[in-house]
Parts: sequence; structure tokens; C-alpha cells
Amino acid sequence: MDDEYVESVLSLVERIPPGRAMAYGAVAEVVGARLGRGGPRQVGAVMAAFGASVPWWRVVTASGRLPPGREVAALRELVAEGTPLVTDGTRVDMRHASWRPSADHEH
DNA sequence: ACCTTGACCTTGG
DNA sequence: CCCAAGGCCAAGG
Repeated sequence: MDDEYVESVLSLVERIPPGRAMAYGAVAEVVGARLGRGGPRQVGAVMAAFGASVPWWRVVTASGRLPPGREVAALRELVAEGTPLVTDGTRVDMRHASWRPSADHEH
């Protein structure tokens, strides 16, 4: 993974609005459409290494599971910004929270 | 080149 | 809801 890929992922994550979320796979699709490479696992790798500098808690699994090892911290942020959660309150309700960047404002 | 390892995803039982 | 299997992409040994 080069800097271009890392930057692409991080800048996208920064654009996810509070109260919304994106799955690793969704991030991979958007970035992949631009750079022609990378999958969900690459996004996960970027988040693991550099996620600290962005709102990492807004990136979850396709089923709404929180990042391994950071569940507590993530939940605190998610609740604070009113992100839709499933009934048990342990996962994000991706049906309502899922966000995708609007087509405009590409570079 | 082969195998293993991941903040993954989808499907099927 | 949990688990296993297969598919996935890239890095590292």
C-alpha cells in the first residue's frame, strides 16, 4: 500500500458525516473506482495503521460490527453523535446509517 | 512460486 | 445468532 492509497482512504473517511457510517467494503468500492485496486481487507489494513487520525469509528463491517478491540471507544462516539444502532445497541444499524459520498466533488 | 495472515464479504446450514 | 467455506486483495516470509 502506497501513500496514494492510504491518503485516498483517509480523505474519504474524513468525509463521512457524524451519525452515519460506511462499511470497509463500501470504502473499498469508492477508492477502488478511482485507483483501480484494493479491497475491504486493504481498507482494514489502512484503518488499523492510520485510522487514529480520522473518525475511524464511522467505518464498520457490512453487518454493523465495530472494529475489533475498539468496541467500547467506538460505541461511546457513535452514541454521542446519534448513530442508528440495532436493538441490542452493540452494532450499527447499517440499513439506516449507511452513507455514500454524492457523485459531485470528485477530483 | 508457495504459503500465511489480515479492523473483510456473502452465502448456506 | 453462530460457524464454516470460498472468494477476495496485498504484503511478507
